[in-house]
Amino acid sequence: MDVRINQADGQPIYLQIVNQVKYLAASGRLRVGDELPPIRVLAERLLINPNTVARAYRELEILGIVEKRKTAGTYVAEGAPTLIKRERIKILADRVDMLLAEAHRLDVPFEDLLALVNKRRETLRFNEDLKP
Amino acid sequence: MDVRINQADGQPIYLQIVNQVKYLAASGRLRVGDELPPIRVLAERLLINPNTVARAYRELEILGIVEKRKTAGTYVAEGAPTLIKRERIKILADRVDMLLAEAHRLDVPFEDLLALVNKRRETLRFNEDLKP
DNA sequence: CGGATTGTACTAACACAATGATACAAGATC
DNA sequence: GATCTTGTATCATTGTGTTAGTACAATCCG
Repeated sequence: MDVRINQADGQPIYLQIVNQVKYLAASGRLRVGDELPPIRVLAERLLINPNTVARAYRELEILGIVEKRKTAGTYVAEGAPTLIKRERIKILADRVDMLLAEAHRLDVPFEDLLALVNKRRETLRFNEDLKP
Repeated sequence: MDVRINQADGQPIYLQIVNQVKYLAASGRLRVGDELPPIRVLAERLLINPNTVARAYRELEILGIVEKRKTAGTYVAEGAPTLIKRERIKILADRVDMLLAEAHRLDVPFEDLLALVNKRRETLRFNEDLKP
């Protein structure tokens, strides 16, 4: 499960985990029944405290996204809310707005931003292709 | 001066101010000698505590971006660091990467993301044209 | 059965963001 | 000169994220 934490961006770590798992499940990239890494394992991988992961998983359970089978692990729940494309697009729209505002502040023309998006996409897709 | 605060995004408010002013100055959108709003005024406008703005201005002074004329206000400093376009692009690249990662998690195809970027740009540019 | 693994619970501690409320000093303005 | 406005300096307080350490209960697995 591809979860990435950014220690420096201000957003609480547990919320970063919650949102990323939420979106993975909402889009179908994580399917119902898929198992999440054990708390201790994910904590070790992200170099954070197990309590922080536990908190994220707790929130995810409250949200109905995840289901805990006592001692067998944590799984994507049956009734995990899925988002139709329109809703997912809406979430992205907010991010895009922030990006556009940032570009404007940095006085980077829209055309340059577009070029950048295409370029970074090429790079990232390349990295992805290397994975199994 | 167009500074916008997002109370909910986790990033400390004072840092949001610092970064936005930093980028505005680095790109030339804020010019040397331009006056920043008084602490109390900006605080009122953003609906935050004056202490928070004061902290942001203090950090900005330490960074050499801003200069305080005792009782006359706060101004963009002479030696305010400017960033060449290459550096500004680099900053944007990080944002773009995060956006691409989010789109991937949400399973939104790249083409749709591109379309979204264009659409939001149209909307935002429209709003801008309405300003004096 | 017995040990490993899972999530849970709890407490203490620390750091930091942000608020609220003053009070102060010094230059600007009338 | 009197007043306003500027940034400065405190201090106490609240809320919250994160770490650390420990113990526990339940279930899975060999």
